[in-house]
Amino acid sequence: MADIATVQVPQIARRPLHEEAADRLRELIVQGRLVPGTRLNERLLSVQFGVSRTPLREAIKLLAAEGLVELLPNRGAIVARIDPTRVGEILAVMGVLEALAGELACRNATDAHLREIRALHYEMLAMHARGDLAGYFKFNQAIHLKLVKYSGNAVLYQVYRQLNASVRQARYMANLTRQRWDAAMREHDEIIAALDARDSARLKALLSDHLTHKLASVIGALSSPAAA
Amino acid sequence: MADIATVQVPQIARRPLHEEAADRLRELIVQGRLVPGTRLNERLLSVQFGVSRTPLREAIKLLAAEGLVELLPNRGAIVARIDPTRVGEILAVMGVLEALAGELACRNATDAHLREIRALHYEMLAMHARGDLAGYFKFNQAIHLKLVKYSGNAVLYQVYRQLNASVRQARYMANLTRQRWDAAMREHDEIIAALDARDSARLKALLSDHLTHKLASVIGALSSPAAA
DNA sequence: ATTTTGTATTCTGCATGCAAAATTGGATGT
DNA sequence: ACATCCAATTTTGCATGCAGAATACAAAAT
Repeated sequence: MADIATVQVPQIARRPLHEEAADRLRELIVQGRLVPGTRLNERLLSVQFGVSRTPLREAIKLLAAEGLVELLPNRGAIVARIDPTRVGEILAVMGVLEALAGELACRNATDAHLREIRALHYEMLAMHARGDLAGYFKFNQAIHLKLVKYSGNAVLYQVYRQLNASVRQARYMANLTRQRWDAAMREHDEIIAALDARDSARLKALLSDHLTHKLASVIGALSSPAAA
Repeated sequence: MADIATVQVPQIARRPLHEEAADRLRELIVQGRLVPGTRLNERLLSVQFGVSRTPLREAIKLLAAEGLVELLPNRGAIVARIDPTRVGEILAVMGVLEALAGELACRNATDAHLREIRALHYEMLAMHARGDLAGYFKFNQAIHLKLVKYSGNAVLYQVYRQLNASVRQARYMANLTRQRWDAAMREHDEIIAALDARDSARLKALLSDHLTHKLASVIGALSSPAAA
């Protein structure tokens, strides 16, 4: 008979309610189901989530620290409004983070990781060919996130994800023109090539440019009021 | 008589308790008065701060999001322990953030801002001449923070400050040798010169190197057990 | 002597209650 | 018609209460 200490059993999951609430609320915001500016009514949300106000309030404070909601003293919280200036600032920061990620990924990512990214790349190209914008965004996001993840720097990944969440809705407004979309695809081709070659200097430059272009595209979309 | 609407008066401070508590607790941690690993007893802290447990708990959740404390399910929170690997990751990220900050500061900082940084630089040199390590750290921190602030990118500043807080205790262990200290001063001279010349490419490179050296120094201090 | 088991105590996590601030809706006055 | 004011209602912010989990500690067993 096996010693009890050597038997491998999965831990019993015990998630705090405030964590669960934070995740649910974050999803609602990031997915855009809660429009920026919306007041977060504590009582309403607490009954919808089936928890009391206390853990919900803790979750709101957490999302405030992440920048997804804005706290108004004595007036609760609202879903953070996307300020074009701020979006630009975030993308600028994400740009250098991705450049660093690319550099590190060239050094640290395994061949399996690179294959996975390449697979996602082809999936994305398929979406582009079909003109499936939603599908394209999904794989595009996945590629960038995986790249940062495979940099091997956990802090980098965490900061990047957080910033990304803050601008995710705004990103959907970018790449509006077919022209820009096609150009982005060509950029991605080059990015994948540099990554496969583990050419960190080139990858770094490409990622910087890629984000700069995206920034310009998003800013353009946000400043023009035709973003409906 | 002036119109009441045009009279500028300072707002009566009405800060939420959870915010005040978070700031106080953050200070205690960043200043190192709460040693990493210390359990944060809710009842104890709440009576010390003179608030109830509710706002205190909210503050703890906030600091957890910032990475200053670690949440242990059903066992409360402890002051985050400094993991050398993590410190290295944070410094790597701070490196590219500072490089970006330098680039932006060359473009966006006013002459007054540059003069202020130069003044701090000389204050720091004075501390170095006196061998006043604590004073040196203070001004060194101030210089780097101001540089990032004057980049004009608020997001960059916020992220940088947060990361900086997480490693502030660890930083005190760096620059241990006189040799490294002297070298850092020479690097700072060059940084100031590049900034005054608004030579963004050069500043970017200098800041990158500076942080890389600091990283090596901190890692060395942390990995050797003589860090007492 | 060391490990195990049972029990008392402490502490966290969450729900709820209450006072103060903010919002709402309508009445009043211009 | 529009703005202003005021009471009624809602909502937030905070304190407190309570159940259950974790910890500490002592007694029992190996």
